[in-house]
Amino acid sequence: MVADATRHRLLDAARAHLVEVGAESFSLREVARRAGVTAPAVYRHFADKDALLHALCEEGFRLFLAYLVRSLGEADALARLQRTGREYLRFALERPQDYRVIFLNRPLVAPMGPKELEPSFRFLVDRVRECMAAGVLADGDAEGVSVSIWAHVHGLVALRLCGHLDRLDEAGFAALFDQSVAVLLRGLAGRT
Amino acid sequence: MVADATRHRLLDAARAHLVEVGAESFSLREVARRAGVTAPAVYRHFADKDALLHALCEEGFRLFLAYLVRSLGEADALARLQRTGREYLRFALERPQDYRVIFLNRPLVAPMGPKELEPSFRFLVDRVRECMAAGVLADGDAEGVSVSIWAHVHGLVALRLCGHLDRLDEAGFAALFDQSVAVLLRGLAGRT
DNA sequence: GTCTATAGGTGGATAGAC
DNA sequence: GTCTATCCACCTATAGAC
Repeated sequence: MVADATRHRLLDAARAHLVEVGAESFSLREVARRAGVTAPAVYRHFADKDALLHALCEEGFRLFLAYLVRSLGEADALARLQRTGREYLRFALERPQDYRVIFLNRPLVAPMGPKELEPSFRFLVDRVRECMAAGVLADGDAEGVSVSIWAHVHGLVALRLCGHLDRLDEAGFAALFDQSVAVLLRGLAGRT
Repeated sequence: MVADATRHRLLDAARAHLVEVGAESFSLREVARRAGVTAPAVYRHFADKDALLHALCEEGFRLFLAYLVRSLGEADALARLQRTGREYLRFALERPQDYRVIFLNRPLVAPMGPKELEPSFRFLVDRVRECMAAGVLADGDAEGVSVSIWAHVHGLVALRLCGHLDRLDEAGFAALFDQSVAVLLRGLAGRT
């Protein structure tokens, strides 16, 4: 584990390379070049190209959930939900490479995506349930509401990462994000 | 123009191929195969691979705007805004290939994206301004509000097209979409 | 565990005949 | 305007030496 420095370098190189060129031109050789080894050496660490991408995705999913979980430090249900949104944004801005890998690259690796995101989605649903129980969100379909929230934050981040909101600087985008989420939560607080 | 049947077949083949395999494996040769011609023939219609993708994007942008514009048939400002959302959904469900091409494939062609979407975004901003003037949306930053709405519908559609909402059938997703947009609009109706 | 060498394949693009 | 033939670059993956 600790001695596996090359494996780590390969994963770092792969992440950077994937984000730069996109899945369309992702190449094992280029990853090897960046990591300072030759192409065949990669096969000592990963079975094949898919296995490397798979490992890259797994790392991203784990890290994403780690961000969300920080929200549990907050005192009440609403604060935890709001903090979950902010941690989502933080992940997207601090690790845009990982965000792209797990959210923006289409089915990058065949059986990857929905299943691996389940724990994170469950986390959000739990926060929503808490808020409903506490009366700060209107009672209703917690999963449906969670999808609305997820779609909203994902949409904002996706537009940002695709360059559609370049007019804003980072602070401006963060402000828009907060404002936008607040508006949605206001809509969700009212009785249906 | 009318005699350009092969060009049309190439574009159709390219769209289908792009959506199936993604930008990562998009190949001129495969497009030619599907269109029933050989690879060099493509160069009689498009300068190179990028020119073909560029033309494909342009078609998508035009069609997208055509969907939105239908909303102008509605009688009042709020109905036009709501209809705009529904036309957005319609475009995404009826032409998922085109939606992917213009919204989900990262900077597919270098100078494509933000600029070409301006007319559609302007259309939305105009609908929002109308609603503010009519008093059905709270006064405020029309562009910021438009970004919120755009992000919301884009997020929902993106999650759907990436397979994260496969539990729902098409009608279920459409219902969720309407409900979710209604909630957001409710939030936007309240005073800030 | 990394290297060199190589097999086997795909793709973009051009030349020149028809 | 389409074809065949071809060039060249790049890729994935394996074999075998060190």
